[in-house]
Amino acid sequence: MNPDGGGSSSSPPPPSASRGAGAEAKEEERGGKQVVVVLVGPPGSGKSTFADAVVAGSNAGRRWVRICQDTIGNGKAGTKIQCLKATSDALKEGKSVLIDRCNLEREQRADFVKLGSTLHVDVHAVALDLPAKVCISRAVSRKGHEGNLQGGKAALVVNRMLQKKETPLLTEGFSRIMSCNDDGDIKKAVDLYNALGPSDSLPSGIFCQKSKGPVQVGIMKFLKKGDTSTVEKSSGPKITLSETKPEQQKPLPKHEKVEEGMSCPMEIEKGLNDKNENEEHAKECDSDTAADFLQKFDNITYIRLVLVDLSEKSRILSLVKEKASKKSIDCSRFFTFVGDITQLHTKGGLRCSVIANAANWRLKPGGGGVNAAIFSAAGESLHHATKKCADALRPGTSVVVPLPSISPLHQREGVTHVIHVLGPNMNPMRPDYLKNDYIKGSKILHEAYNSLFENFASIVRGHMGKQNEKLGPEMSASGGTSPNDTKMKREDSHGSERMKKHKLLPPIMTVKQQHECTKANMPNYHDKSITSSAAPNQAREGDTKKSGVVASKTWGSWAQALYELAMHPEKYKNTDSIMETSDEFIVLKDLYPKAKRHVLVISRTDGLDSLADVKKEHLPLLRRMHSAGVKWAQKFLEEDASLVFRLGYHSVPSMRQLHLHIISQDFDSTSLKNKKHWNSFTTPFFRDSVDVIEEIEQHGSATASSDEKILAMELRCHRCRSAHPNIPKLKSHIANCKSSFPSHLLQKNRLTSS
DNA sequence: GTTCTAGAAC
DNA sequence: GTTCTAGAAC
Repeated sequence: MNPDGGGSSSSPPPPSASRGAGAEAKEEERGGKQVVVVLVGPPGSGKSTFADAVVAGSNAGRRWVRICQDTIGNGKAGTKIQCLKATSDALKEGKSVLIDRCNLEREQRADFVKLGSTLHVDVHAVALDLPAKVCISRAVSRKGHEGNLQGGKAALVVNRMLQKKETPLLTEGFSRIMSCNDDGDIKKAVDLYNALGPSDSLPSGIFCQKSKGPVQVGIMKFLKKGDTSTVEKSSGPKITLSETKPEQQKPLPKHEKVEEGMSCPMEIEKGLNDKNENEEHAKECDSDTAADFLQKFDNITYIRLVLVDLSEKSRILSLVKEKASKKSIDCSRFFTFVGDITQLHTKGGLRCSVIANAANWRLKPGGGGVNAAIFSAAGESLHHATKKCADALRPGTSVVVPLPSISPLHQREGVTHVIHVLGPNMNPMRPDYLKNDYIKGSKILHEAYNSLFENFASIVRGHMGKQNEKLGPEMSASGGTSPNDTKMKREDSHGSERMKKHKLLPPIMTVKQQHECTKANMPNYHDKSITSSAAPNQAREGDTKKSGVVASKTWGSWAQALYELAMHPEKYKNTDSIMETSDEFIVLKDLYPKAKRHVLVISRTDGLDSLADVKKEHLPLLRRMHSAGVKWAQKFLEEDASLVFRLGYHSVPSMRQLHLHIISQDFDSTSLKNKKHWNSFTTPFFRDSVDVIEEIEQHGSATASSDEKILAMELRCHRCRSAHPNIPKLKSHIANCKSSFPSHLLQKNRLTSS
């Protein structure tokens, strides 16, 4: 029978090379290959159900026993020692064991791993990674729980536990790790173990179940699409770096969200990989540099690295994968992907905004492999854009090329930047030929990856070259980034109409409508009287001049209110909503404040609707808007010193006309009603003004904007990051949460307080 | 039965 | 952006 039970992985079981002859003999004595399955999951994740289902449903002759700490002491709560003893006894009787305890921390499961290894038995981890809110709500509402953990107490416990969760790693000693993200995954995993006969073994390695889940599937969802079932023809391995936008986020307890990712083709190390013994060097370079890189971005930005290869059989891919797991790199932040790097979105379901190209030294489109494929997929515009940035590359260096929005690769796959990178050159026909100096080759390879990651970092965080801590003068240009080129495709709020190809025409008000607005004294956010009768979303012909095609958003009729105010503040001077007016901006009390204090600094520049429109020329304006915001925050602090303010923009605003939010972090407001409200101020969807300014200084555009998918993320406290099942519960939590703010908010004056 | 969310309409 | 409401979740 197939021990993989028709599951999602097609990898054949590896030879049990790690086991000595003695172990095999012991197995024979016991009459099979036993296994210890360590379940990993918080209360409410369904560990007991899982274990019971495996025990009850075993249909292949394997004997299973569930060991549950809650019941081990004659039905009463027991100790870990008792569990270990029971495990040992069961194994000696020839049974396989399911450890039914939370085991969320490495230390908690270490003894079981050790026991397995002492007895020469494989130890698997099955992580039940359901969304926190699912676990919480199940744990809270269950009745008659064996450990009596239910009701309100359960929510607290689950939250506390999830903060400490450590993802199981192969380095801990597990031979196989499987993670399940929804009930479907769990069912599959149960089936897999049920079908496991006494002599069968499951393939070792990490198996992320990536099925489509209901809501918070996040990265796992699109990883699923990387399943080896859609493998294409191989032309050699490649690593690709790309900025990855997952379809949806699954917040992880510690380093929360992953948002920006980069994929790179393995061809960077082409020369080195010609010889098998040098694969070691290559994988070291990949995973070491990746690990360092990810560590730098831990907790700061949602970064992901994706290693791409056309072939599932790639030896490099599996070596890197293995190495990465040993390096304790979070498998959701650095993972391998089988597929075509030029079709990551359309074929692979990955949203990679940045891809790395294993270029040639002349940065020519030709050649073969991934370079030719990327140039061909990206069209002429990549060639032109590349020429603008650099003429040639030295081995070990890389260059960022913003991909013009007319490029098919930009339009179809959402790629905004290509980073050309040149690895070591082992080809005697080329300059800088290294002969057979593989040590030097590895060094250059390392440099190449460093350069690549640095450049990727600069795209994500706007850190080109040296970090500039203050809002000082402009930094030097970043390789000719044109803001228009970096605009992302977006859909309108109904998701029905693709974005227009041209810049939009601001609506023209009819005389009658102007009259109505004046009469009302304030533009009504949802009153269609403000809407132009002249089709507000029509394209303006003359605006296509320079870069031609510009992705832009269509604005609904209700989205015009701020524009109207900014253009004609004098009409609304009688209201007390406008707090300040200047030539450049107005300051307005938000009509539906989401906190005790919530004001908007609205730019008065016509045509500047959102961050996507902001270019270097707007920097002085942005700095002055920021200063005005700080000034108002300070004014509010004089009235209430307990407030804390954050200044920032929405990545994708709902209302047109660029506006900066100044919002107190109490979020104490009846107008804060839903998940979108909450997440728009407490996830990376909210772009701190200081970061936006820095990005534009260094990049010429706001590059790290997050997309609207993030607004559907689960609800987490903005201070302690605990998860909550719904808005009312979240609000009652934040009313009392006294935790300090996450560390990244405490830096760079992202928070303003007294 | 009540609470809460999410999608449509504006 | 908000409001409204069907229907899911409790």
